[in-house]
This record gives sequence, C-alpha cells and structure tokens, in this order.
Amino acid sequence: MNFLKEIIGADTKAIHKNFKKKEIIQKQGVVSKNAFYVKKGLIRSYSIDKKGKEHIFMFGTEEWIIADIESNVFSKPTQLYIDTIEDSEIVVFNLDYLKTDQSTKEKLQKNSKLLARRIGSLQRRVIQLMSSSAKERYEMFLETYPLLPNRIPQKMIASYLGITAEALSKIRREL
Amino acid sequence: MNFLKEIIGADTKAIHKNFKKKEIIQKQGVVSKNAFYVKKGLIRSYSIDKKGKEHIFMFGTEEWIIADIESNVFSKPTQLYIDTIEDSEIVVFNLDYLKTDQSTKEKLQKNSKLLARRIGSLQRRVIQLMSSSAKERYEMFLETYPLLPNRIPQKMIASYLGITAEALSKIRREL
DNA sequence: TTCATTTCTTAATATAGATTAATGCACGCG
DNA sequence: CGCGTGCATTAATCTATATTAAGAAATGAA
Repeated sequence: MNFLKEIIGADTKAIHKNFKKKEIIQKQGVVSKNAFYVKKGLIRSYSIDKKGKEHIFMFGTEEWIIADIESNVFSKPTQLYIDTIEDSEIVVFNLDYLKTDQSTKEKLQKNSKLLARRIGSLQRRVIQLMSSSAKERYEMFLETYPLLPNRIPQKMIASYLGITAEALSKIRREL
Repeated sequence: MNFLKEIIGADTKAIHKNFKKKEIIQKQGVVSKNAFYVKKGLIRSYSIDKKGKEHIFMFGTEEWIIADIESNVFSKPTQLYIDTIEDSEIVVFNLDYLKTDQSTKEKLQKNSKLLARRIGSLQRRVIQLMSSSAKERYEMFLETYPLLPNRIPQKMIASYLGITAEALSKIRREL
C-alpha cells in the first residue's frame, strides 16, 4: 500500500474490496476505468477468443497491479476479463491522474518506471512466444514464477503459455 | 520533431544522425542508453535466438520511436538489435529524464501516455500470438500496417508474424 | 549490361502441438 | 457419506507450420 501511494495521486480515490474465489472483476468489452492492486490473493487477466478459448494474459499476486492500461488511459473497450483465482483483497483505483494535474512529478516518474517495467515484461513475452518451444516457455515460466505452480491449476499454466493442458501434461512427463 | 519536444526534457541532448540502409544502430547485449525517433526512413528492432534465427519485434516508420525502453530506464542489457531497412534520418535521444528532475509534469504525462499506448500494442500482440493462426495474424498485420508491405521484403513480414517466409508465401497464394 | 546474390515460390517431408476420446482422481456439496 | 463436476493424464489421430531442397525472379554491384 505504501508503494501504491507512491504512484497514485493523494486525492485519487482508492477503494478496498474483498472478492471471493472465481469472482469476475472486469468484463471484456467495457471501457475500464479501474486498475486493480492485489493486496492479498491471486487474480488473472485473460481474453476469450472467437472459438470460446481462454488465453491468460497475466497473473497478479501480492503487490502486483492488474489492469488494461491502454483501456484506462484512452477509454478504449478492454479485451481483458479479470477474475480472482483465490479469495482476494483488492485495492481498486483509477488512472485519471494521467489526464489531470492531481499528481506530482515524483509520482509520475515512479509511474513511468512501472510502465517501463511492464513494457519490458511484455517485450520478453512477445520474443519468447515467437522464438521458443512450449517446453522452453514452460521452463522459463517456472524460473520466472517459481511459486505460482503451487497456487494455480495446470490448465491455467497451459493457458498462459499458449498451449493446451494435454500438451503441458506431456511436457511435464518428459522432465 | 515538435511531438518529440513535447516529451523529452528541454535540455535533454538529442542528436540528429543519418544512416544508410542496413546499418546497425544498436546491438543485442549492450546497455542501451538511447531511444531512436524516426524522422524519415524505416528501421526495425529484432532479436536473434540461439539457433541464429531473427525475430522482428517492431518496425519504426516516420514519427515512431524505437527503443528497448526497459533497458534504457533500468540499465539492463538489451535483447534487441536495431538496424535500418531504408536510408534513415534518426533523432537519437536518451530517457534519463525519468531519473532526474529535468522534465516537466506535462512532459511526463505525455510520456506516460506514450508508454500506455505501447503497452496496448504489445498486449494485442501477445494475445494475437496466443490465439490467432498465421493467416489471421497476416490479415491483421495488413490492416494495422497497410503501407508497410510496399516497403519491406516478405521475409521480414514473416519474421514479424513469427512464421517462416515459406509459410507466408503459401498463405499469400491462398488469399 | 551481365553476373552474383538475395528474395520469393513451390513441393516433399517432418514435427510440434491440437483435437478427440477415454480413464482415474480429487474435492466440494447436498 | 456418496455423487457429480472439474482436473490431470494418456493415447490415437490430425493439422498447421517448420524444414529441406530446388528453381525462378528480382535486385544490386561491377
């Protein structure tokens, strides 16, 4: 929470909410005005394609922020569903401070760094998806998120990696 | 250039440089201190995987900024090569204003919006790579960058889409 | 212009991962 | 406590895309 205060404006309204497991926080298609800071628990963002298949875009554990940032900033309809994987304590806040004068220079700088870091992780993800096999991506996932596999079902790991649960099962057998 | 002045600090040094076609501007592995604004021409960023295969991460035409932003901001070695596809006029500048007090609030806000937009395009790319076939990705590419195909060779489109030139050739025949 | 090099296309074959289907297992709920 | 639903695994088959190879077309350099 201190961390959160370092980036959002003093007078930005931030609301604490408790969600039960499997509650939907944001639906695809809406113009999302909110970002979600995970104080406790585990959430995910994902899209559903035209065949009805889920693709997990990002997991959010403690201290993470999950949001469709472009939707927030430019009032575009979001591609992403967000829901809880565990019972979670979430701080809901908005990113309007980018549009107004509410925020300070320091907060804006901190925020820019946060965005830069997110760009870095997306860049790695894109390059990984283009250049690595499913097995390699799974191994990198385990290195990057060593604690997550204990908290999420296999099929969600598969969905994050961009493969089926069956393919992941085979990969795991081989290791 | 006016656009550029709106986001970089007044006293940030920005150097104009001319590059010939196929000149390398940035090499994988170095800590990149620079971002590249394309005033005229066409450049690309790409990574080379352990098998020696190129994967184009992004194209930069007029008005675009190409950079490894995370490398810039956090002084990490970059994954990306950057080189010119056409003779190009580039404005080289650095992103140190995120670390210092040089910049103004307005510029920081503009910069944040730019980062938010980039996050949006990377997010779409990730979701696309996970949920669409090569054919669908090619069609989306044509919609998103209608002018690029006239300026770049097929094999670069293939590299951007994450497929081989042979596969792209087949897809084009079918359309 | 000619020659060399790179790019594009086509076709044959190989392979990673998807799909389909069946089975056993765990656990949340009445 | 038992029962149903969702989860993980295995195996058989299918399919999209990779790989390899070769020739045709385009481009660039001398």
